[in-house]
Amino acid sequence: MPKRVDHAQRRAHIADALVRVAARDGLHAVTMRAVAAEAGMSLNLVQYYFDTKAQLMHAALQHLEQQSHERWSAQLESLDDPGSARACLEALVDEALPVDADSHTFQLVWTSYAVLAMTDPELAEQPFIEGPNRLERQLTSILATAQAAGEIAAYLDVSAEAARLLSLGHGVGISVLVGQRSAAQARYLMRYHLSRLFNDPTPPEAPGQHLTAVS
Amino acid sequence: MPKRVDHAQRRAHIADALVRVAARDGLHAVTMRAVAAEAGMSLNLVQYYFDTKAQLMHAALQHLEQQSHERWSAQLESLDDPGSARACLEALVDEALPVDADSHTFQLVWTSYAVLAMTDPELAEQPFIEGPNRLERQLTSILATAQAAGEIAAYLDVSAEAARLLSLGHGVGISVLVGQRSAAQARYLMRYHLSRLFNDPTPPEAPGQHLTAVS
DNA sequence: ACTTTCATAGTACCCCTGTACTGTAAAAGC
DNA sequence: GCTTTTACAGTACAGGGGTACTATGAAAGT
Repeated sequence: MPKRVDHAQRRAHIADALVRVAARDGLHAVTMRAVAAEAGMSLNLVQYYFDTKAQLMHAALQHLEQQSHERWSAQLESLDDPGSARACLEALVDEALPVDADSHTFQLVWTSYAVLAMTDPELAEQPFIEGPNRLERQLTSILATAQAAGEIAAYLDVSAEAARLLSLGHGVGISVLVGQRSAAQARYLMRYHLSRLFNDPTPPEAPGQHLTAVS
Repeated sequence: MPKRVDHAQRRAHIADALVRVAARDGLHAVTMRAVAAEAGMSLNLVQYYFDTKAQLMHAALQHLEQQSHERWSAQLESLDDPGSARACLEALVDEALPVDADSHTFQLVWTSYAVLAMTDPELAEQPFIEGPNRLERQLTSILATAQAAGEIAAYLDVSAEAARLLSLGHGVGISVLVGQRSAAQARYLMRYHLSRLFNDPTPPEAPGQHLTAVS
């Protein structure tokens, strides 16, 4: 019953399948046939909606980026006090860390793409440079207003603090993904960082024993 | 002239070739034939020294780890004042960041392996969990003595500080590898972090303009 | 009603990859 | 001096990968 079909929706469905395969088996295991099987369609249909594998890969990356952007926006709008920098940053931490299955998947696949981009400059430009830069600027302005309000010390370099926060989040996320740290330990680390940023004398409650999963 | 040959040296030569290929074209481009060509030998020789590709990959990873360990040890011993925690940490930063071609290569390939390990638990255990944990413990003890000497504030969680330093370094390194930040900007960020850790009121000299490469 | 277009299926092709098999000259062992 | 081992080369094979080609019902247009 071949009715008229929404191409955008079909493409999103396929991109989702790709992300699931990549999260489960790794980005190197993403093949046209594997994506087709995961999406529950024939190999040819995947090629019908994406002429080439490179296009599919690129589309899935954009799909990922957009989803992440939407999650981040939603998280921001769900804040009780949108003006509180502290609450905003804690929301960022909760969203950026691979604490639930969704963000775990996102972080893993995103990082896989990032590694791919390291040796494929054409892939890198838009998502991995402009995207983070935009986030960093956004964060910098949040920190600047917090600094103006006296929430964080005046001698801090807000631009550096924004970069530090994002890079630290990325690094901690990776340590979780490889299994070095648990999500709870990562959360503690990031909250500890925030407590240092806001010059909070009492650190957050500690997680189970140590900061590394295995002794 | 088939004389008796040092197998360990041959294996190291091949592993080096693998690392070069991975650094140039990505770990996904590492194939038996590509490694053989890069090493200047026939395909069969590579298989002669490594029965299977999995063994080769594993050996190259161990090779990388050992090299990194040696570089780190050498850097530590070349310090003027081995007791100075600040100098030690700055040495760590200089070695961990992809500032020169060697550490750029190392960081890139290492991260590629790390991503591989995220979906291949068998690969992860030894190098990506035990290795970082060891480094983290080492750092923790350095920080603890610095704390006892009053160089860093008493209320800091040295274990968390060690983890923060390493994860931040990793995250910043990745931002350099994808081309978001320059090596100089990364250096500034890490020195800024150290100045915060040691409660240094004057931040290090700023790099060119902003912290991100492109506006 | 007839044609065109759309969404889908099946299949085939060619290249690349890991691996195995066979061969060979030079050193080493006895 | 003969045999065995060692370090290498060449080639072949089977599987999987992306991609292209052809076919086919069902809807839509006119």
